[in-house]
Amino acid sequence: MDNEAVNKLKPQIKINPFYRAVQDVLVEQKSKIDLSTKMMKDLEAQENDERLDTMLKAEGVAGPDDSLLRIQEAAGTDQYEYRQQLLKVRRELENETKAFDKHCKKWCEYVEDVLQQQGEFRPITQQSTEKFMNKMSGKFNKVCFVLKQTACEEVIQLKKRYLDARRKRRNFSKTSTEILNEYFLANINHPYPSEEVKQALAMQCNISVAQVSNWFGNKRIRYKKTMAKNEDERRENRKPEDRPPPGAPGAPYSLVPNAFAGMMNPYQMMLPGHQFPIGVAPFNFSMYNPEMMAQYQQSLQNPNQTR
DNA sequence: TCACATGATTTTTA
DNA sequence: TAAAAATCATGTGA
Repeated sequence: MDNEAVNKLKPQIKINPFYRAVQDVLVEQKSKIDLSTKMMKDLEAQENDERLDTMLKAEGVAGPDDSLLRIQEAAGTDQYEYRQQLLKVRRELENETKAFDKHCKKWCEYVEDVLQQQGEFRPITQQSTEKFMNKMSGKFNKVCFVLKQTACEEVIQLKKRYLDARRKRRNFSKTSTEILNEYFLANINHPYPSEEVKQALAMQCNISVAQVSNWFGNKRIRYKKTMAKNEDERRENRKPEDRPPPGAPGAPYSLVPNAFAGMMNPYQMMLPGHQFPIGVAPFNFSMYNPEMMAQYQQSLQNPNQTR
């Protein structure tokens, strides 16, 4: 409906006997909607505030101050420095909140005083004073929320910095790596240890079962990649007359899920006294047996020498 | 300082 | 849901 049509209708609407009543009802409904929207917003803000409190309490930044005990308990562990930093965040938050509360109190007293003085000259009811003070309290709560939010952000950063496992990664000991490698190569046709085996390996290597699983996951994928790369290089280095025609058997190593099935067991080739063809390296021996790698390299330099 | 190795995490796949 | 694959972040040696 355009403006012209609306203007034409206006006089007719105003002479309608229910005009005033309808308008009153609409105004009342609108105020109810506004009120419920405000309530929803307040509720949401309260929930967010509670969430911050929960997190800060869980990390010991808010709630009962047992920071020193937590630091003591973390002594000698990875969490020690993290706990110390959390205490700093706690003290900062406490100081800022205290200073802010002090200012708020002063400000409230000042405003109350001013309102009381002005009340002598203009009509200021107790109700309107309370309303004003409530509004101010709402503003103060918002600032408190921001302070808590800042503390939470700092905690998240600290968590990232001190507790992210990737950041505190340590290489396994040489012995542990050897034990894992030995099992992997001895079971190269099916390098998928059972839960029991994983537990045994974890105990032997002094690492967790999850770390053993990670290690085998990484090892399988990286071993396949190394094999594929070496195979490609070997094929590229062949003389043109030795290369199979396109599509014939001898195509590049495929990265299918069962790529380990039927694969030559390199572990066997590491056994003492094993002879392997001159110029052929099934995979990078240097990763597991430097002596064999040296032997292989020597065979490349002296192809006529019998081993 | 840089390239590569390696343990952990996240995303994708079957 | 486990394994594969991709990715991240740190460790290490030249």
